[in-house]
Amino acid sequence: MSRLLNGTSYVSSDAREAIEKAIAKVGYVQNTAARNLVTRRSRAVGFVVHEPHELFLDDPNIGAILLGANEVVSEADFQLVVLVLDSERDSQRVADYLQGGFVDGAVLVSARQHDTIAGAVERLGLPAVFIGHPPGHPTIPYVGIDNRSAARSVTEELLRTGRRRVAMVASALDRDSGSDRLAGFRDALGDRFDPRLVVDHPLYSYASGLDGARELLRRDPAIDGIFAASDAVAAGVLEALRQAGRSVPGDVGVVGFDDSAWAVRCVPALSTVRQPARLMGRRAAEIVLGQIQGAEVEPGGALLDTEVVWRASA
Amino acid sequence: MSRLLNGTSYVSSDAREAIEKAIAKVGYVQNTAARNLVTRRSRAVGFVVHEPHELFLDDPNIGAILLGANEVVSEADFQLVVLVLDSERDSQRVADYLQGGFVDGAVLVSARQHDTIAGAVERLGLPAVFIGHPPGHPTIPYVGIDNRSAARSVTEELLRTGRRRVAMVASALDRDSGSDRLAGFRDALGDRFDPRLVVDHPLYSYASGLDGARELLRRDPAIDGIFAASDAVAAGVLEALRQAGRSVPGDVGVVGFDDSAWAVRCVPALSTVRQPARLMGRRAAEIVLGQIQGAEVEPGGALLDTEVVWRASA
DNA sequence: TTGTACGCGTTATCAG
DNA sequence: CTGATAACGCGTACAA
Repeated sequence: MSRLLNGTSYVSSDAREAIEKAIAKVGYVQNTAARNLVTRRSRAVGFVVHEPHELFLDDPNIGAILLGANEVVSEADFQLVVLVLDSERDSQRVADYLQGGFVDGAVLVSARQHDTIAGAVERLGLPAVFIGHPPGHPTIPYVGIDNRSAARSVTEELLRTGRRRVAMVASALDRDSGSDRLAGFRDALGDRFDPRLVVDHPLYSYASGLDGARELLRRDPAIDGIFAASDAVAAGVLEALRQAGRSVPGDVGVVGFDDSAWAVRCVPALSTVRQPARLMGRRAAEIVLGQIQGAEVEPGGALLDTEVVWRASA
Repeated sequence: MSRLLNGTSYVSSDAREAIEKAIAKVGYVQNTAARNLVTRRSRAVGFVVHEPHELFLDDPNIGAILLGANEVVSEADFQLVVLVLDSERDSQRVADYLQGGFVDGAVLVSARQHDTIAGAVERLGLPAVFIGHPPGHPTIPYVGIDNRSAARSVTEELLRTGRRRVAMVASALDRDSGSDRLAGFRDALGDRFDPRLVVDHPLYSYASGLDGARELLRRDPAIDGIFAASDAVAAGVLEALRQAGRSVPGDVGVVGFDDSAWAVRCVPALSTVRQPARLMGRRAAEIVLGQIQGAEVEPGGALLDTEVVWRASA
């Protein structure tokens, strides 16, 4: 029967018929656990997402990355299984899950430094790839974007429109994306960089933008440009400016980052940086599948191109 | 060793020490597939999401439901695994996955009629619960909200503010949520219901709202109230009204549905219906876990309470 | 083309 | 308290 189901050998047509009849009668289904046990593979790939509290709700990129990864994994006839980490307890359980042979590889999204999961994956030698680039795990490849140069580009664009006092609401400085965006902002400003015109909040969120912009206006009411570390943050900035009676882009130019669903729905529509999120998901999946099929792990990263999208907010 | 790891029996302390040393040395990890094979349980629960194209990106409810379910499942020390359906091909593979013993139960989100997954689950007798209420699967319990009476309430509220010509942009009429919201709208209007003042689009999306409101204005420029089938739709409606030069809530009152992240960020902020999404996720998980632990399946549904949230758009 | 052992890593049972 | 051993359901290699 194994031979019939897997097409691994020739089977006579009356034997086939008999088997198929029996299957239909009993409602037989293959037991995958048993199969995995003997084949030592699961034909599944994990997609591990950290800290969804705000992330899942606010960050549309993660959905697009997920969809991209799912496409590729699905085309290879593997099953993508998403694992969400919402507590320290989850961490341990997910690590066990990954180690237990449920998956042949994993895509790790928004991991942080000193990561339980990344550590376990590395120790086990499980095929894996990061989205983004948490430090401290040199053996695991990653796919991401060049946050620093993208941030620099969009800030330069803002300066080019004639803004003189440009500030930034930074976020998530404990992640590479956050600190790189700040670095790019600094690059663009060069000598004109003024640390007093930077505030930072831990989360890429609307609330961060709202608070951040208020604080910036308090520090320097003459600000005429703001770079927000993400579109969600930028949306908060816009609201703070509106409440403060500043017009956008008249009084203040605002740029965001991500080109998320928000960007076009803000009033005015946001100038921002487009991330190829879906493509990142695809690429990450390809890398993991490659490793599973025995390809050499090329350490280091694949950096995808971004694009500045200029709309009405600056 | 099994006894040590699972604490199933007493083990002498020197035996324990020897084992622990060996484990550390070899880097031993339990193989879950083998364990599942003999115990016939996986300590995992599936969370199946259909049609994420727009849904995952636009609908924040699904994220909140997911988080709620994850909390409960995690507290029971089970692993929640999310499976995304993006194509017909995915359907078959996910059905196989569910049948293959990878999970002990499943939460089915936004399933539709004649559903491959629901059919497979039902045939297999796998513990399961729907979020929402797709017709045709009487044996599977569900948790949801009373879309019809909630839609009625919010429409009535709109009428109470003095609106005379009230229209609706309906969505997803092939799902119970969509058709029930339309029914509730109709209930509220009673004799005044005019089918010409209803347009429908397949997806709960911004674009649906944009197109829908334009069409409505074409049909009757004197419209002074619009009920949008979701907040995303309402956001599109708002934009269409802005482009048409109508003020909100001055010329037209607008109400949405979901109380999603959008609602407070629209200008003006949206009056809408609050769904207890996180609680729905929790309740669904509780029901599935109950079944897994041998509780009787109570067919039928658990309907959670909604609340009309009145803001600035009407 | 088909039948038949064997082994995958674990748990559970039963004597010691 | 401990050691041995039979399943669990499947793929596979080898013999018929």
